[in-house]
Amino acid sequence: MARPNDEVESLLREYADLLAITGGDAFKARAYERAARAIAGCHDDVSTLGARELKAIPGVGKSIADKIEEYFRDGRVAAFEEVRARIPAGVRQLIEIPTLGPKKAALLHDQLGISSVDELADAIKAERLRGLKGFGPKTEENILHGIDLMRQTGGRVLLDVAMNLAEEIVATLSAVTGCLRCTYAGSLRRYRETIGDVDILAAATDSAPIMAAFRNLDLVDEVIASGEKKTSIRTTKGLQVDLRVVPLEAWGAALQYFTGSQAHNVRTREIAVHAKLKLSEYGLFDVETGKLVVSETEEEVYRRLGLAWIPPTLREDRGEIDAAARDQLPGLVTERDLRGDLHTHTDLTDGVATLEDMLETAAQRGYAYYAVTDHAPNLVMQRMSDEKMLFQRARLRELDGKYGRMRLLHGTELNIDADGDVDWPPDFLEGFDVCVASVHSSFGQSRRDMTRRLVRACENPHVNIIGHPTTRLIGRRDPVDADLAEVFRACARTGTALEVNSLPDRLDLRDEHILWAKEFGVKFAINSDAHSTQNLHGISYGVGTAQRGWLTPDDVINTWPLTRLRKFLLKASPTP
DNA sequence: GCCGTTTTCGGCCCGACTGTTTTCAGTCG
Repeated sequence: MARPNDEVESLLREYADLLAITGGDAFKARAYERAARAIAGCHDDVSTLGARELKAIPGVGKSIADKIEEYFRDGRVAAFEEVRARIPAGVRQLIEIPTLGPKKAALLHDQLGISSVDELADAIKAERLRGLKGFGPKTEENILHGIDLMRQTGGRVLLDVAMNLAEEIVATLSAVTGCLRCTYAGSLRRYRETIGDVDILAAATDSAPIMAAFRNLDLVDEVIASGEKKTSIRTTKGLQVDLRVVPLEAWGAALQYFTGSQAHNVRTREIAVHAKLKLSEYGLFDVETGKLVVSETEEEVYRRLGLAWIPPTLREDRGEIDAAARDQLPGLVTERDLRGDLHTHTDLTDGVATLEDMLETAAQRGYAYYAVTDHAPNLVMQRMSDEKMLFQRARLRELDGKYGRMRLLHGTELNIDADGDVDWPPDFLEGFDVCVASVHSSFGQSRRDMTRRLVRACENPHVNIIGHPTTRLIGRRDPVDADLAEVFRACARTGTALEVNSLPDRLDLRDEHILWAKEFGVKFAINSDAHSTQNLHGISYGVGTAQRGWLTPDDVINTWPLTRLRKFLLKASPTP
């Protein structure tokens, strides 16, 4: 919904990248990045702000405020256009490749005229990089691996990008006269971690006005196909969106059909066939008579197939159909079940919002408790100190009780070092209500070392939650190599929870690993890892991921009442 | 380009890691 802010954010980021590539003042590039982050995390719509309000945003001064105003006035910023004209867009894409930064990208462009990822891949294969200063065989290998990682996600986008787009489209189409219902379906409704294209479903007697509104959306770059029942467009950012309009009577069947997954649909249609029925997007039909049996709601469709209604996040053919047939589907954890958030940051470290702003937003979410867990000193760039941490704790204790019923917990996000040790000695750790511990360095350790490292962290009596356990970044960094079964066993044994991190580029643990860990009796914490107030709402992505891992409220420690949670945090005895 | 309980100038997140180098540049968190 904060689209103008997102536009400005991406514009400022682009300019920062281009400055870095042109090799100008590194601090200037960093200033633009900082401003971009602050604007993304700003809750006001920047397109409505005047110069004075813009400059009140930390990191935004006169120059950037002017450029933002210029952008909303003219639709462009002259200074940005000038740099864009010099650096092809493809060169900027090069720095998206992990291990390839602005300096190397500039060199590749200047020396070899390379201006796209494809050209770079070709150049490496043609051995054109040989002899280029600073490029050896290992660098070539790293770049190729990086390109490979990028291509694995292909044209897919992260969950939040697709969700924001879909919600905007659904809101617009829902307002069209004659639109009886509208929602998103497909992999987005299933909360898959990346989305290839967005599926929107609407119900109406006359589809024409909805189709027209869809084709005329500002974000449409190209109409790929347009008919009475279906229209496909490509957005200006290259994402394909399909809209299907169905009669209201077919809503349930269509929603079931377009939510998928393919494997799930194949199974459900097989069940239909065995019952002499036919399931399509228009309904469930009797094969012999051709008559419609049911179609109005998903519940009816599933029921008629002898199945309980299956939550979309389970529809991956991972046993949900058998469970539904036996009426043994898990009571999945929902966002409403969450009583608190146990991993959040403030501007004391790398968050962009103040402690008070974060608490205010958290309280509005109706939480019963909330932990502030800023970074610990070993992540040197965060410049944490004992004094700062203790000062924050004192402030937090002061504020406790001032946000309705929400109780405040003081925590930290520790760094698990290469040996499995963490930042502070036991007597200092003792003072925290909750400690998250995460890997932030030495990602490339051997399987044996990494396993030992994580297990040692679990064995630390003060470590309550392993943060983003595999440390992957979707499309950017592989998960660490560890014997996860060994880690899960250690978690269960020591009463250490595994995090389901909700940041859309992490979603870590991921669905399959959650399912697996659950078998060991591990408990989980669904956390936002929020660095801004908006991020706090992004916990929905973690909930979706947890659902895909079949988690129930009992599996998730931050659905528990505070007294039960506190007992768990003491690590006095193994998992209750 | 931003910012100021030392400041309107001179700092700015700083250290580890990697690969390419024989002393360092680039990238990352």
